[in-house]
Amino acid sequence: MLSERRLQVLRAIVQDYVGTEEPVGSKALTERHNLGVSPATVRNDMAALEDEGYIAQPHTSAGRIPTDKGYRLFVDKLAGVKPMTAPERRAIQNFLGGAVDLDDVVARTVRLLAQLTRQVAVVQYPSLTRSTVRHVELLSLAPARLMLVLITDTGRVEQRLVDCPAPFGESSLADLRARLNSRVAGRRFADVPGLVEDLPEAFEAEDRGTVSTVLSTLLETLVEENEERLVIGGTANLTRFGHDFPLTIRPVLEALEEQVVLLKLLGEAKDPGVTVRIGHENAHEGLNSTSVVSVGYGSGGEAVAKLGVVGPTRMDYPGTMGAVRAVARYVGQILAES
Amino acid sequence: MLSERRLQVLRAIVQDYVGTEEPVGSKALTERHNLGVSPATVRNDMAALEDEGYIAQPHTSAGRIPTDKGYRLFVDKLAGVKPMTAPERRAIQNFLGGAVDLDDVVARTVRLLAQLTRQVAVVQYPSLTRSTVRHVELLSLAPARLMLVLITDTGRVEQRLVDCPAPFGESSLADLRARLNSRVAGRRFADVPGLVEDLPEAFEAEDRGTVSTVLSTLLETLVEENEERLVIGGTANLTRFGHDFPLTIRPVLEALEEQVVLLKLLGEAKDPGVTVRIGHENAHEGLNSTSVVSVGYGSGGEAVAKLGVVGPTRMDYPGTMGAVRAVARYVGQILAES
DNA sequence: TGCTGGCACTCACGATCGAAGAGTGCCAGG
DNA sequence: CCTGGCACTCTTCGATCGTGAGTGCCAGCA
Repeated sequence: MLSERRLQVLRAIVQDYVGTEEPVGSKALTERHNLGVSPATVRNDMAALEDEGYIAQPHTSAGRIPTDKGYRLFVDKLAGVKPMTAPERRAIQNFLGGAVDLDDVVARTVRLLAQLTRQVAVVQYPSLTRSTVRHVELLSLAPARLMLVLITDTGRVEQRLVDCPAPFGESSLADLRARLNSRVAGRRFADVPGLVEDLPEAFEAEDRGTVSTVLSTLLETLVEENEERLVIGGTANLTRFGHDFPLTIRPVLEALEEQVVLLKLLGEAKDPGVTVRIGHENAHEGLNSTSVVSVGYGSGGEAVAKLGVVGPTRMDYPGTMGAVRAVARYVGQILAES
Repeated sequence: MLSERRLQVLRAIVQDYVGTEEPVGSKALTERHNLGVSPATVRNDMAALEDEGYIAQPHTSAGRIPTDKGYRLFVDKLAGVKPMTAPERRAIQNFLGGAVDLDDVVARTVRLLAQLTRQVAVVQYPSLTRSTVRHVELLSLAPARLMLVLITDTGRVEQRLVDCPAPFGESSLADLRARLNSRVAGRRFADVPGLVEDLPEAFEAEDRGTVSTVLSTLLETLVEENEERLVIGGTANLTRFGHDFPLTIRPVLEALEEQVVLLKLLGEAKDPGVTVRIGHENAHEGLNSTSVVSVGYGSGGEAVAKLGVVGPTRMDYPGTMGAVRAVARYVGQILAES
């Protein structure tokens, strides 16, 4: 177990390094933080911290920089989440409040998050699987062709074409529409399959094929996983990485384009609060020198999707975590209102 | 007017520079292209080309590189559009053919374009203004609250909430729905305003307010310009820019995030064929060292949106133009089918 | 036991210098 | 009008060499 002072030294190292982006030495440390001890003492502490793997030297006789393990300790034990200031909170609310539809909410959220954290922002569209159905609409495009429109409580709209095995009359259509909505409106997606199972039985034999087709299309839509779209923004912030970044930025941009990778990344975070994955904790190789700060958000208390930021391991964790948490909270409010 | 040989020299310079990314000298030129003349002669030609502003030297006593004006001449007069090979065409068709809905078509198009050209791809969603209406649906969410759903011939769906000035009965709703569709289904967006103008008159006085509200919401939706969404991809290709790119990549990434800038960029190209804007021809400062190759696409013969790529001025113009043209063509086919 | 000042040592970094090489412009001759 | 030759210009690269930040270790002191 590390002594209290050594933890303070680690905290100071992280803070200074995040600020200056340069390895920090013992002398500079004692000057900028009043630790009450001499540089020599700090050197001893640093040696101990290095033995434990919390910090490292880029080369002999240079200052120390935190390792992933060091950041991890910092995040877990040494730093809290820095709350947003009141003006910041107001700005967030104003900015998000101006959104006109779901696409706009997501687009604004990405911009906002990127600007607040000065990093790359990632926002997942509200996931269907935990949402509820607001309305299901059926439109007749041709005698044997329907369009199925699903509207969710988060304002999302999905449409599907349905080719019917047999022509389907207007009255049957109205009937199906009414029955369908009375059963599933307001219900969670997960519950829908059980609720519509026996629906075909209520129809004439000739219409049952079509009803079944419609239902299976509906269920397909509900589970459609490729609909887990996400939006990223603020990639220009990657250029703040550092001087050495040509080698760093490439794999990050590549990883960011792989939506699958990002979805997995966000999905891994099970923590109900803000989750931080640091450097090599990220499974994807291209993100080994980045940290991901993410959190779930959703209308009401329940998380329906994730959002977060991707940045260098050398980031302002308390500030970033605060921003991410605040944005998630307000997005949730906006979604609940609409 | 430049002599034939000087044009060939310019062409050779462009080709070599695009290939090697290094300034090209007179000796290397004569070795790689059999121009039938000696380096000394080429030097004279180069001096002339430099006087005319087609090429420049980064510093005294280095090879020459093409200027924006040089690329312009190359694109206009010296290079054709390189057609895709048959296997490439098949690959494009296969890749795009697998798309399940409009979002997927656009997403695949971006990926494809980025991979083919190894540059940043930009695809604008099919624009509403030139599309036609497939169907308008009205849903009653509450006594005085409707949802308006607009379905276009390109498969796009837009929804809007409508707060009615007065409660609106189911029968009036059905009436409005029917009248609306009989008038606008299959018509071009541009024609819709004139077609629905007198619609309120067909309703009882108490419903006219609501009908007007619905209509104005519909018209708003049609002209909504912020709905000119676009998708970009392949940003990782920016890292291929060169060694000096930290300064170059930043403003480009920033410009790419400004959707307004990109939309203007694509919008400016009025040419029915492939349009190329080189370096400083782009109004936006951040894109002064890039070229934009764009083309319109759409179902049927008519262009409903643009797509293109953004890359360094030092790009393979014939190949890029070929790829952009081919992709646009096949996307158009896919859209026409669905 | 733990902190401190002192001291020798190690390297990265930046500046200076010089040789090498690529490329040019110009000129005289074919 | 083209060509070979030649002197000249500059960038690039490597080597050399201080400089200075930072370290590790040690002996002394509370």
